Amino acid sequence: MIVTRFAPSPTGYLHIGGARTALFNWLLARQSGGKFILRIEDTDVKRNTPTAAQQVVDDLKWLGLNWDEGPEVDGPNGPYHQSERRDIYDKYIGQLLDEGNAYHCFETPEELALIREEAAKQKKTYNYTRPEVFPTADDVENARLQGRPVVVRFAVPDGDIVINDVVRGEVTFRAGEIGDFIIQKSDGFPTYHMAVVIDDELMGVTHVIRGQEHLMNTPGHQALQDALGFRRPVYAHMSVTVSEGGGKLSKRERPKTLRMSIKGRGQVDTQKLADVGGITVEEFESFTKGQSVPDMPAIDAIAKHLGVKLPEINVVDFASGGYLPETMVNFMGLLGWSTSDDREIMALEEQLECFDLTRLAKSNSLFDRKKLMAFNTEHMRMVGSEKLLEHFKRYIELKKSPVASGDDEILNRILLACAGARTLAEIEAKTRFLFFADDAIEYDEKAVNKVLMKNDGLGVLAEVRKRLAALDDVTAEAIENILRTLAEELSVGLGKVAQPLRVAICGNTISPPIFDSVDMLGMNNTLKRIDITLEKFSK
RNA sequence: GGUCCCAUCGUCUAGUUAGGCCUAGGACACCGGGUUUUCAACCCGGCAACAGGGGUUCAAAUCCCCUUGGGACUACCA
Repeated sequence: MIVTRFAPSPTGYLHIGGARTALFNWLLARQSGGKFILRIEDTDVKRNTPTAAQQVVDDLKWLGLNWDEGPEVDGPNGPYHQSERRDIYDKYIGQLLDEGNAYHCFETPEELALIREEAAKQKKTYNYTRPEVFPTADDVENARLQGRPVVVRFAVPDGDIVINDVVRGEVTFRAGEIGDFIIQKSDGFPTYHMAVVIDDELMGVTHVIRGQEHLMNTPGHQALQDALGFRRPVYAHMSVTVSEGGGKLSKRERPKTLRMSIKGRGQVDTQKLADVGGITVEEFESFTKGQSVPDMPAIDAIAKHLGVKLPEINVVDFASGGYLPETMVNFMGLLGWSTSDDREIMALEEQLECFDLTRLAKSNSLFDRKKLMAFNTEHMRMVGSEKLLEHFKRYIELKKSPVASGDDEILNRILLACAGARTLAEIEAKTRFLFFADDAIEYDEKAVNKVLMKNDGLGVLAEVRKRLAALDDVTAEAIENILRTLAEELSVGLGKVAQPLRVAICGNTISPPIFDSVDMLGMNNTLKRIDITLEKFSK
């Protein structure tokens, strides 16, 4: 049976790169009736935030990637948080130590940095120099008493290491290229390398699909597996997703974008911006100098205040941008992977059918947001009215939109009237006027000038009002009839009568088809808004 | 700097493992036109690539080498 896993470190929201890794592992397990495990790699006490694991869980759920074992599910191989598996790691580290395959070291980070610098100067690969004789238990005790850090290193065996990768084929690492790496930190926690090898073995993981950034770690992992007598899972190192600016698509891009934007402005009100972000002025200044990065909510708040559009990187960014999970899963699945028959727009079931591990691409790919938009347009059409309503409700809830006060009936009418929209955000933006008070409409200056103040827009609007008021059977058809007739009588295009009306009811020139808009708003509110508009601009 | 990986339209990619079926296919973007009550959507048409240089071969996008370019890693992060 195929067993795969997704093993994020809970340092924040799930980002696109991680989500893609999760997707491929999920796909491989699901298509063969195998098992998909979610494991939280929280061995770095400093970096983990308490809420991050929950965010990752929520994001995976939103994408529809469910797991058979892991948080909230449980199973025979738990616990699924590495921080709760300390005794397991200790046992294996002890074993390596006993067998002479690992040894203690006491250098401080500063001393290590010095050695590293020296190696760089000599243009050589930096490796920790293994001592002739490993420290004894007494040495360890002494070091502790002196207050020196105590870590454990794995004694990497001599000789070339050849790894076999599904994507890259055979990759050879020359003897001596892999140095003795740390497997237990001075705080007693295992490093990633140790924990991942042990857990993959214990949880019966058969296939590991991960990012190319792990390729260089693999020989070390393999040596560890050999020393421990573990099985070797099948490895597939996927190409990296890069962003427009070049380099790996990273969550650091959001703070970076904001920082550049602030710098580009010259003078800014630091006090005000710090307040907006809920951080201190010192923290804010440290951020703009590039010395530190505040929490994500602070970044988001400041960006929103300044009107800076941050690049979408995290799964939640896309949810918040009005993209469908179906789109994300489809699109991410096509980053570094393709079908043999040019199929692109696919439902998840279809992806499941044709997924083939051997078709993973070797070269990096760029995340193209324009293409994502096109995919979303297609999926909005494809998902069906029931699913779309569900997604839309979740979206307006998430955005705390006034549209959220609408009931299913009106929401369904909205969705129908907005057929062809590219994102849920577009639908929300052009229907929120339906939920404003009649006198709370904000008029877009450009729209007013263009359609109301020119070509007797107000006069036409007054005439429209008269005719609408006389209507007793209010339907979209009847409204259409009136407007078309009027346009004909005036020998102008429909736009000349529709646009003033549109601006009157929603304040700008963007809305669902005008007949539907009036119908959904209701005749009373429509007439009221026309009156308010006429009053406001007829001077 | 060191180690490793990669290289087809602007972008995602098919074709490379088994060289001829490739005057290189699809999708997005872009450009032109159509439809139209706004924004979208939709329809039709068009532009556009084998990074460069050497080999091997009757034949190379496909195999080999070099150059160039891009990327990953280089932590007591994962």
